[in-house]
Amino acid sequence: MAFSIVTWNINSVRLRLPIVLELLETWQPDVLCLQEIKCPNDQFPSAAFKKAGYEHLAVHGQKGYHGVATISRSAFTSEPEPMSFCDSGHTRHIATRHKIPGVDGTALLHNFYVPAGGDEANPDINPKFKHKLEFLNAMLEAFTGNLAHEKNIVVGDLNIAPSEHDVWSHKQLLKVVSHTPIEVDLLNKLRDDAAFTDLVRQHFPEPEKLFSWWSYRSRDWAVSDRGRRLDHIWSHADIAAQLSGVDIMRDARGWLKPSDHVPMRAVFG
DNA sequence: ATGGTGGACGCTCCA
Repeated sequence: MAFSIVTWNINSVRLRLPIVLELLETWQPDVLCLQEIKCPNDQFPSAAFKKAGYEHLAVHGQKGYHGVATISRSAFTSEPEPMSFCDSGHTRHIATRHKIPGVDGTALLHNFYVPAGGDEANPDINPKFKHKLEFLNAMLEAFTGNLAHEKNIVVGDLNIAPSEHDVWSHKQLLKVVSHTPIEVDLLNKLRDDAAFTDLVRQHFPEPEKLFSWWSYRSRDWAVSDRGRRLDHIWSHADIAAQLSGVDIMRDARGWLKPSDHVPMRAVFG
């Protein structure tokens, strides 16, 4: 009895509702985690998701920017949990609790939209990059502190491509925010200190190139293939032991009116 | 070295 979780930065859930419903039809995941829904809670298209069989919704949105939502076919095993990660009022996180077949107890599923960080990789002159580092440090503190006893799953747009095999050109992106050593080191420290397994790399080991995002600002994304792996699925070891598959839906980048990110799923059991 | 595109919002910000 498999259980699957999908994560997708949708870049406006209202504009792209048709392709989200298409994805649900194709993959029929148990849980879908969306980032950049770009709408307040009361404008989230809840009715369409309920009609599609996803009756349990945890929406944390705001007007115009950011926003995350986790939707599920089965009930959460407790109320969705709001937490603050130094996000200065931004809606960048929601946690929901789930029973996963084969895993003792419950899993706490964290849906994240980490700040992109602006253009300049210097926290002294760029407040957006400073915010990104503070957000990651708050995640480090939480997952090595009060959340350390939980069976955590972290999914979402972490806005960092950590490995040289997670970008089209390591050398050309070393000074580009998303792949600079300061943020990569911090993300790797978070993963290691909090004992997370990178499930996507567990399934597709290095040195295979993996991308989940391609910029809108290129003539032909598929030909130039200048992608980055900005989206991630991590978990506690007990949950990683149940992983049976990972898929990255690269084709979705070529759909009509696509998001610049593609959906990614982990299957357990 | 530069600028390229896209979404929300409302005379501009963010990615």
